[in-house]
Amino acid sequence: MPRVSSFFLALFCGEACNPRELAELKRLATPVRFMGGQTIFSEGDLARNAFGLSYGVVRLYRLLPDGRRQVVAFALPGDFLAMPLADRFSFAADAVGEVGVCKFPREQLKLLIQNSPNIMRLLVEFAARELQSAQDQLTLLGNSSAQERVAAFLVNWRKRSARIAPLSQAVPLPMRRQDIADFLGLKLETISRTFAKLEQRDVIRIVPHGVVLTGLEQAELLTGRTE
Amino acid sequence: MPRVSSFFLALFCGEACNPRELAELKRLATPVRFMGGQTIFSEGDLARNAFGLSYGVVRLYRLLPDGRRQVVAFALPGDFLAMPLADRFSFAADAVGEVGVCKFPREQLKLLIQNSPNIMRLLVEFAARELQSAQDQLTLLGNSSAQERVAAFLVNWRKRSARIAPLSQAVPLPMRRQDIADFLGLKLETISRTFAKLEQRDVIRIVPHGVVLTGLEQAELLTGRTE
DNA sequence: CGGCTACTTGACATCTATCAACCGGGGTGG
DNA sequence: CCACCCCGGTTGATAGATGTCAAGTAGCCG
Repeated sequence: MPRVSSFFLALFCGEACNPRELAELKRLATPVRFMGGQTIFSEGDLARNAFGLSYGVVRLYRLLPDGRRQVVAFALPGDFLAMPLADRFSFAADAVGEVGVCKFPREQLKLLIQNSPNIMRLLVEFAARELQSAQDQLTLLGNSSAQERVAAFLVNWRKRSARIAPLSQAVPLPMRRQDIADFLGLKLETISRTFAKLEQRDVIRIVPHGVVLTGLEQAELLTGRTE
Repeated sequence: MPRVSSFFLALFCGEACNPRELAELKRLATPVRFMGGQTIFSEGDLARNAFGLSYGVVRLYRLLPDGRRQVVAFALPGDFLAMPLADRFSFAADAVGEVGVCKFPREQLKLLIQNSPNIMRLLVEFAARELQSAQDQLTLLGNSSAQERVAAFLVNWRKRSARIAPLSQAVPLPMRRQDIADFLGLKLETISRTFAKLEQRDVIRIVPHGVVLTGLEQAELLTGRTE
């Protein structure tokens, strides 16, 4: 199991960086572990460090003044937890289960990035991917019923979850119902009820810490609406 | 009125580019005009060109198979209409009223960008801004009532609209109710009703093609919830 | 074994969507 | 120049989905 903390770099850079750049990056990286529930940074914090995820899942979220919460994304290994060029964090991050991150002194990382077209380019591509997935999520929140949201979340999560566990029949759901609710703009009771409905329709089977997407699954899930 | 089509470059680059880079960019740019309602590109199209907005407002949106629509953003002068490094458009764009854009042959622009750290950096910053505003929007759609959404939209639009018209008491709303509805994840009847309610509460005054944010405005608007 | 926390289920309230009618201004054509 | 029509917008009545409040269950850790 490749749980070395600097695994982030391998995932983020792929083949795109030359050994020289990789060595530089590695020099700046400090591996750090967090236990489930621990906060990695908070919204509004000065970003003295940048963080890249090596293993585990991190929820990125915003808190509204009255306590409402929006989970803007679940980060997976290979993701930066925030754009490394920004001076402050515009959302908070905390560990869902145990995680390993690479910590970079941001000023130094910034210099390195600005002198490495390769890395800069990876960063643009990362930003573009994140933007696109934020827009996917917008489209979901703006137009869909609870069933469609949950179904889309499960299908999408199944695809992505290959990055945290060898793909098996069961899709692992390490996060809480409340996290899913805050991600999908629903209440946790609604998540619970929607899971139940999907199970009754034999679309999923609920198992401890996950779900199994049964035969009908994809087609059935994607159409979404009840009738 | 600086309605020259290459105005985009001045806005996008600010002081960040040297004359050499600016000249290169200008060489690639072709000014094009579109009339209200015209389509600039469609979702899924191969991105043979990149587009930067010089004047006017453009709505960026996705269509779902069943005809539902999500407006992901309203672009203003100085914005790229899509990330110029992506091969395909992940959303469609059309003009809200008359607009002027800079058209760039994408392959050539790509080369130029990859050889200009300055421009690359502007691009990262642009992507980061877009990402942040997408996340703001997510937070809005995930947690807010109709009144909060409309209020947040008006306040935000007022700030941004300085870029399309000298700021006056009235906030111009060049887009249709339907566009606002599809942006906020509501139905157009709800937009209409919510406007009416805000007007009754003396928070806004509805005028042709816009609204006036009256005295109480900001504080009142931002708190949102009815009671 | 006991107590905590996550989760599930139920009854009811509320908000927004839906369906439908109506209003009004601008442009066109008679 | 006026009348009509069309489209965008407003308003009303009703229904349906999700939120809210509350009780109850299950699994886990001490």
